[in-house]
Order: sequence, then structure tokens, then C-alpha cells
Amino acid sequence: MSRENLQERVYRALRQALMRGAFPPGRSLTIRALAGALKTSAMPVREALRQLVAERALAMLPNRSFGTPLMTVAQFDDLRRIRMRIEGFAAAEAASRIDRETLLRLEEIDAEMAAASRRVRRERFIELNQEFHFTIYEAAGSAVLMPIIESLWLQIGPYLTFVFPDGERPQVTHATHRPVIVALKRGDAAAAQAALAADIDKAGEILKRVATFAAEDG
Amino acid sequence: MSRENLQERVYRALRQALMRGAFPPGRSLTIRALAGALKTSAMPVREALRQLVAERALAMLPNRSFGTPLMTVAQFDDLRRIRMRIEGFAAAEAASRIDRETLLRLEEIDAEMAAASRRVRRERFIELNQEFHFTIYEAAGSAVLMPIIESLWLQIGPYLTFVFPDGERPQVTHATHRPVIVALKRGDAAAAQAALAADIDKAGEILKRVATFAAEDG
DNA sequence: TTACAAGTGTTGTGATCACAGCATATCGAC
DNA sequence: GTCGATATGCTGTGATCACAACACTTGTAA
Repeated sequence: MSRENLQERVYRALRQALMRGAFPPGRSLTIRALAGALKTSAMPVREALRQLVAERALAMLPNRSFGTPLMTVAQFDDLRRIRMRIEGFAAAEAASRIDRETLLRLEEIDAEMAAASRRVRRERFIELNQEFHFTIYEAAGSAVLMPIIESLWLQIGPYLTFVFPDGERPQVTHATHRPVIVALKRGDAAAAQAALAADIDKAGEILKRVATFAAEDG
Repeated sequence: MSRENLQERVYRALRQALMRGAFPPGRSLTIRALAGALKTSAMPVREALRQLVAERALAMLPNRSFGTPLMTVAQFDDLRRIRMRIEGFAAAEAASRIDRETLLRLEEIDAEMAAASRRVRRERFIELNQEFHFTIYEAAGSAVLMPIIESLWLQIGPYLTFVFPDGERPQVTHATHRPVIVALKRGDAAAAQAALAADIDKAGEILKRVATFAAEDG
């Protein structure tokens, strides 16, 4: 048996599923069902769920059970706005620290995303987009910033259910990723920040067109 | 019995203690000891601890037990830097949204802090400083930003052990809080951001002079 | 006196059970 | 057929127990 906790394993499994958009917004998760699916007892599952609630990846539904958050449009815009600011800042920091090797990796990912989109591989597309962004944030070199950004990504996770690399999305993504790479190459912090914010902004706009949200009231 | 969870109660108790600097950096906490002190079983305590670890308020020590994080100087500077950026942004947002009533509240708190410091009331001083900042952040009106900032405050929490309102600190705090209020009154977002960042910067500088840190190596 | 080994206590972890709150279904009365 | 009360099952929650990993102490032998 590996030397890691069961709850750690459960946590990672759920976290990855959430980040990949495996659960739509408002989907409810029960301790016992997950425990059964993962072949463990309730103990590790409830602690993993609680940790995800602390990271805002899950919420406690009104009926006192766990589930993925269902946002209103206003909440979605708030999240998008904060992401643009914080992840933009991370890109700015990365501009002065990123090395040649990492820049090459970004080029590779960008190329692979175009390929993945042509073959309409949804999961791979999401995965590569995630890798593109986190390669940059990693380069920012802040241990404090990293978990904050991860939490933000966990929050939008469920809305990635609506992402599909149709004819438009991958082209747009390529168009918004390109300026980020260029700015990072030049070491231009302000441009990198603006370009990355624009990418998030655009992606959010597309998502808003196809996603479903909670009633404004709540 | 009150209608809230036991783990919620334990969580709030620990969280408040941490934010008030009740535990010094590197202090270890055991589940059974806390359960005994709070007169509950281990169950609610371990879930509360796990939640605090997720919020970076606690860490898992190398000896496999829980404890408050002991930072290196570099980590402390990283945290300070991110705080200046994120909380500064919150202040900028607040500048265009804050109302007259909230501004008056800030004036009150500022005045009370001077009074608290003359009587050398350490705990009250920390509490008022916290209220000053969070009154501003609340005014920023972002449900996404708020828990992020709370997590940042939980991370510096243990280092508030070293805060003491001696002859210097309260004067400095007043000197750095004042420009924040002035900028917010004018609705000047850029000035508010700069003033708040300066406050965090100065406070961190003072703290660094008296606090103890982990060895640079780790 | 020193070194090493056995033992003891403490740690977090996982499993299991009992229970209260709640939603829903089911059954009976009108 | 409709309404209401009872019952049933499901939810998270808390308590308790057993256990493996580890730290530390204690005792013994050289």
C-alpha cells in the first residue's frame, strides 16, 4: 500500500474531477455514495469533502448535504473579476522570472492545444489549458499565491462542464494565449498581466453564453 | 444545545485564537488535548483542524502532528508581498463603494486604537486593527475576495504573538491608517491601494524586527 | 560511563455504530 | 379523488474503539 492517507487519495481524486469539470454546477455528492465508489469507509470521504468546502470547491447545500456550487451570474462575474486581477498579477511576476525552457514548454502546450481542438478532444483541451496557465503561475514563484489560484480554479471547475472545443473556442483560446507568450518572452510584466486578464475575460464571456446559472435572487 | 455543529464551534474558537495571535509560530496542537479542553470528542476537532490546514492556518508538522506554521524570512516576505497586492486591490475597490456610515466607523476605530494603545491593551489593539481592515474589505463587496483575505490573515496570525503596543507601534499604525481613510473619503482608488499597501508593508517591517523565524534552509 | 535495545506512551487514521433532522413516500380517512 | 398523518429511508454528525507509525524513556549490558 502506498504511504499516503486514504483521505489524501480521496481528496486528490475529487479535486481532479472537479478541476476537469466532471461535475456540473449544483450536483450533489453524498458521503456514503462516494465511499462506496472509492471503496473506503465514510471517514476519509467526509474529511476530504470538508477540505474541499474550505477551499470553496464545494458548498453545503440548503438541504444540509454537500454539492458543487451553483452560482448566480453576479457571482460568476465576481469570480471572473478577481481571477483577472490575481492571475494577472501572477503573470506579471512570472514575466521577470520565467526561463527559456519554460517558455518553450508554453509554446509546446499552445501547439498541442490547437491539435487537440482539431480532433475535438474535450478533456485533453481542458487539461492542456490548465497546464498552460499553471506553468505560468508556477514561474511566478510564490508559495502563497499558488493555493489561492488553485482555489479559484476549483471554483470555476463545475462550469467547465459547458466547455466544448467547437469551431470557435480553440481559435479564440489560441488568439488569447499567443499574446501572453509574446509578452512573457519580452519580459514585459504589464503586457503579460493585460494579456492574461484578457484571456480570462474572453473565456468567461464565452462560458456565460452557454452555461446555466442560479436565479439572481438567492 | 445550540443549533450549530460542534466542529463549527471548534473551528471558530481555533480560528479566532489564531487570528488573535494566541499561538506562537511552530506551536503544535494535538487532537486529544484540544478535544479535552473544548469538552468534546476527537471527531469535531480533527475536522476543524483539517479545515484550518486547508486554509493554510495550520500545517502538518514533520512529526505528523498539527501545528502553527513556522515561516522562514523569505516566506514571510512572500506573504507580505501578496497581502499588499490583494488587500490593496480590495481597498481600491472599496474606494468607489464605501458609504458615509462605514467611513465614520473607520474614524471611530482609528480613535479607539489610539486609546487602546495608551492603556497598552494588546489584545484589544489587535482586535481593532483587524476590524479596521476588514471593515474596508467588506466594503469592497466581493464574496470571492473575502475568504482569500481571511486565509492570508490566518497565515500571519501566529506572528501577531510578537505584536505589542509599545510607544512606537500605535503611533506608526495611526500614521499609516490615516492616509487610508483620507483616500477612501476622496474616493481615490489608487491612493487607497497605495496607502493600504504601505500600512501592511510598515507593519511587516516592524514585525520582522522582533519576530523569530525558521532557519533559511528548510 | 556509554551505547543500544526493549518497552511504553502518544500521535493521527480509519472503521463502525447510534442518532437527530429532514424529505419523501405510503397508506388511510373523509 | 384529495388531503393529511404516519412511516420509512436517507442525510450529515458525533462518539468510540482498534491500530500502525513514531518518539521517547527506561533498563541493561559492555
